[in-house]
Amino acid sequence: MPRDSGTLATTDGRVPGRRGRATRQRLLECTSELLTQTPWRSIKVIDIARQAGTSPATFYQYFENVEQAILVLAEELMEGASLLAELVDGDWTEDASWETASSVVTGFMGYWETNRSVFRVVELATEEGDLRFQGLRVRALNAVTVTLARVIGAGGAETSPAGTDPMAVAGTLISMLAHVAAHQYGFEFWGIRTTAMVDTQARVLHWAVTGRAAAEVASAPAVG
Amino acid sequence: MPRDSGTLATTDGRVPGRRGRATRQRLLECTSELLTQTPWRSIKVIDIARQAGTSPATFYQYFENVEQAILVLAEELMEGASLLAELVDGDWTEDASWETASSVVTGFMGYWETNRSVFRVVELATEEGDLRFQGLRVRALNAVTVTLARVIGAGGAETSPAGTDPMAVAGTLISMLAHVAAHQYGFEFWGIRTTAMVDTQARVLHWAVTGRAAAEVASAPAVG
Amino acid sequence: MPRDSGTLATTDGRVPGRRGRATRQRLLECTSELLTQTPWRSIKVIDIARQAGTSPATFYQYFENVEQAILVLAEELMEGASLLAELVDGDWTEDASWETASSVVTGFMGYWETNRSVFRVVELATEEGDLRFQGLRVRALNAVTVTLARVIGAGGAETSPAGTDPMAVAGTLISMLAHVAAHQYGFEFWGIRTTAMVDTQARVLHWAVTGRAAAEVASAPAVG
Amino acid sequence: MPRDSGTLATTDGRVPGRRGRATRQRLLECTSELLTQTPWRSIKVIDIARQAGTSPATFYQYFENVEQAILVLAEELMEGASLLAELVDGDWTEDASWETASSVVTGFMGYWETNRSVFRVVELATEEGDLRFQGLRVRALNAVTVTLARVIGAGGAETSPAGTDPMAVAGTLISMLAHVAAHQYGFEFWGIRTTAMVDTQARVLHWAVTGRAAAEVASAPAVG
DNA sequence: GATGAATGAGGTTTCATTCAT
DNA sequence: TATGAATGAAACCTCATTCAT
Repeated sequence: MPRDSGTLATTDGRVPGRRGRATRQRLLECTSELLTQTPWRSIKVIDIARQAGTSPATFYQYFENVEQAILVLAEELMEGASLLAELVDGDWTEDASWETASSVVTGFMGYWETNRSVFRVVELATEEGDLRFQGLRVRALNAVTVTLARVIGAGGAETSPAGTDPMAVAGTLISMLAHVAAHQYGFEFWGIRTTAMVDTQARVLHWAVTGRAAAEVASAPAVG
Repeated sequence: MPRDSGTLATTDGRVPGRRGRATRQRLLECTSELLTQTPWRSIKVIDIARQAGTSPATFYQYFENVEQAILVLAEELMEGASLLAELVDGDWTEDASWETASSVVTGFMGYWETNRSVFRVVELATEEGDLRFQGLRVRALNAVTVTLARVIGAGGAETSPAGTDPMAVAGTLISMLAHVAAHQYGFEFWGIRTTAMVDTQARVLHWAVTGRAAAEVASAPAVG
Repeated sequence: MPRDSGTLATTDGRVPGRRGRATRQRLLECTSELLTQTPWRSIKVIDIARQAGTSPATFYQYFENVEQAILVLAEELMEGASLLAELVDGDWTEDASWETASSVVTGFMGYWETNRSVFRVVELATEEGDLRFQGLRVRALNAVTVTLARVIGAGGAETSPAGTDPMAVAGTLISMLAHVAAHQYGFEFWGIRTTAMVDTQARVLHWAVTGRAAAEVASAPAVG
Repeated sequence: MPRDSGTLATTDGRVPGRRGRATRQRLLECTSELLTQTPWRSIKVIDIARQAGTSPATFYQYFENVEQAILVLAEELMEGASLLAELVDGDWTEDASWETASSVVTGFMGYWETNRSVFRVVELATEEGDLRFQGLRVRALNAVTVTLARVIGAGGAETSPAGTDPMAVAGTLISMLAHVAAHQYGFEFWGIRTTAMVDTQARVLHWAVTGRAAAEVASAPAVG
């Protein structure tokens, strides 16, 4: 039972016309913008309305509350996560494996970078136990994780040197990717170069998937 | 391990006596408890006071606001993080390396498990850009990360197979450990057994530090 | 004489319509009324709202706080003070001088009488160092004082028998007028008849401006 | 039934010893000091206590509330006002009259200058209708006013050129003196020199009492 | 469709005031 | 005497939310 993300409808059930849709869109954009500036929980209906140059009453014509508006944003965003699964589902044969590992890492970081603010909300809400957001997160990461587990299970090495249970290995790797991506700026602030982080993650991923250290692969840079 | 970090003082500058300290303590405990049940941002002074069987006025005698009370909790907690650094600074020679890797992972997960609620707040506040919490987090994780980087740099392998920059490798590994620890229940919910997660992380860590796959080490369990 | 000085606007920047203006007006009137009954500092938003049959929330839609509402009242009032300047700028030739002096005094007392409560606030706030109110007071009294100084300087006598500096003389006289007007009831309470106070002030004023004792003027009542 | 201003006693009826009296005194001084900095109505028990380095509880051992403490200060101050009456009761014969008028004016301004802050409270409270303070004010100004009326009635001129009723004339003059003294700084701010204000007031006073313009008196400075 | 207006509800704070030590 | 502590009470202020236009 999907929350009407696709089927637009005003709160009182009517189907909005062109002007209405534009207003709704404007409200969503302002919500997204506020999200980049303020902690989620402190975004008020009034703020969104003001930013959009409307009144709170108008907001309530399209959304039940702030949370629901954010949920719409998150939903749109999560659809984009399938892209990550595709990257993982790439070519892991010897010639291409390093390339693939690298592009997975880069893909993760880029994806997070683009959708940082909304993603942050999803993370937080999930950790706080909000079920609707949790659902979103699982749905999004599920595709990548499962794909990665399959790749590991059926992939190059008989078994991953990182462990027996492909799902556990996949979960661990995705955790690494997600956490680093989320804290990207933290590391820069710490003096570590982003490229070094990318390199390291790619090596770990590559090793865990193929069982070969990157150094043994022609296409990869030598260590040191 | 007494709760008072440094010199206690009431909001209006007095030095609290025994009774006052007890009240303060009670308030802290109730705050901590509420933290496990409710999203941080929605904890109200009134809630804490009610839970502690006092009035808001009393709360304000000891803390400026909810945030500050939580900060006190977080501070205490962060001091305990030095324990993790000690674990990392263990014996990585061939005979003991697997054991060490395992205990680091277990340590991380246990530490998080014990202080889940407060730690969650620190994470969230940090991501939302709260500088005071960010400071705490950096301080706490700094010790482990630096130690791990040193171990990697001077450790078994000439260079880690996971990369050139020891800090980047350490940062990546700590990210993995922190994220998995934080999402522990998420994985269980996903049907992955905790032991499998521990095993996988230990393997990755062990390989990155020593350059040896765990399988090659006598003390480690065989893969599969 | 409409109450809206300048362009009205609600606290959140909207331009109020008819209904809104009416509400605002009602709030102002109630504020004014309370002012006659209670010391300024103890007027609470809740009081005004209650009196106006609204909720505090509504009050805050039109004013930032009680002080600001009073400031609006004061501003309107101060504009009326220009009337006093006109009285002072009357005919001081021998035939009319006594009449003019009398009407200035009467004007002062009447003006104060009409706006006693608001004016009291202005006085108090000014003495307490509130700059906004001080500004109002200076602006209001400035017109009369300057006008009086000009009349004295260019007037009947070469120099006022009350002193060399016309501004100082004017300031002194205005002080007298303002203070007596403000303490009107105090004198009655003391057993002095108001007419006697008016008479005395007119005589002093007349003498200081024209240099002639009122007794020497045909139009004035004889002393005793 | 005088409020125990002379007879010291703690709130609970006991007679304070040396230490107690010192504390009480300290509290009074701090109250006085705060009076010069803050609007009366916003002085809190807590402020006084803090300033005096004590706790609110201690304050309540000596005073029932802030108002009462201020009342004590005012009472002490009012006693000093009898000095003004003495000045008025000086020598008004031709040789000394100018001197006397001048010293009355100077005396007024000096007295106000010294006790500005407390006096301000008395004024305000009186205007706000506070009966206890009103009583103080009347008591204080009564002596000067009555004395001045007597001097006018029995003095040099048969009748004052300023009017028939000596009390009305006296009231008017005292009003002038009080208001100018209270607003002293206002005039300076306005660019008028204090000496000019003194001069003008002395001339008016002199004329009203003696019926002679100051210029006709040998001891006075010529106009211009 | 949009939005002026109004407001119930609720948390935040601040004090005055009181005890018991 | 002095003062740590506690707290009732009251005002403040801010929103979410709802209507009627």
